[in-house]
Amino acid sequence: MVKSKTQELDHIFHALSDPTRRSILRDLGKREKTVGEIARPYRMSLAAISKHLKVLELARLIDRRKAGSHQFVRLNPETLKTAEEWISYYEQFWNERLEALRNLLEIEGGTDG
Amino acid sequence: MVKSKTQELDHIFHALSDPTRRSILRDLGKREKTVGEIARPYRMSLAAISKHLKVLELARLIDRRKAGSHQFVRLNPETLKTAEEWISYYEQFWNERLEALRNLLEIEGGTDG
DNA sequence: TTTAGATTTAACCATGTGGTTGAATATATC
DNA sequence: GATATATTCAACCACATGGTTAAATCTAAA
Repeated sequence: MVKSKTQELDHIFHALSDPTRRSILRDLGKREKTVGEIARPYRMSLAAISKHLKVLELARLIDRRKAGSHQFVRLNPETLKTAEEWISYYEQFWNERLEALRNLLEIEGGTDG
Repeated sequence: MVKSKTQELDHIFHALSDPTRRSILRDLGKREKTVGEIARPYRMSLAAISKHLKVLELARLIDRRKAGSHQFVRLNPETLKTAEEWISYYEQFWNERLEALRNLLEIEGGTDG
């Protein structure tokens, strides 16, 4: 079953709302890593990291590649584009409005010392 | 107490992870609105909307302006910049790596039919 | 085929989330 | 002051989240 755009955004933003998960994404920037490697720097259990990876995977922020007994986890930067697009679209939209508002306030408030 | 950058991102992304809250942000793009106005199109209670607004406020995605018995809620687009900056920073970083990876794969896989 | 290593699953726990309803708290108006 | 309107707060509920430990699964290697 294909996720709706809405669900997709739900999952992406939810995945990004946890500092451990953002940290994992940062760690994966350098290169792909195994689950064990990813977990090492953190003080929580491997099972906890495994859960975090599942959340990141549901959001499609990461991909996995099985390699024998272990597996490599790597980023899927395409997905971040989805979030960024949402944000920048609305930001632009809002900034236009905001600018109109600022102009209004300038007229009302004046710049007279 | 001032929020850390990390907590700030936690709150912003968490706020954005709910479809009702994203919808509210969209609605506020047109103009500032009262709580009642915001709530009207939704089928949930006013109290539920009030809670959502609190989440958006904690993330500083909205501001409030008291005006007698009611109050006006408006966007704070500056905050979205924080999220966008995080995303675009890492996206750019990752895309560089990804491009390097793609080049590698091309070399390995070749383009020979 | 046992054994060791890598990872996930299951069961559990405390706390958070998103909703409800009903009472409480302003504030404007009569 | 009494009353209607706008909004929040409190208590509650079902379910999700983020963590734990222990058992299960899969693979590699002895």
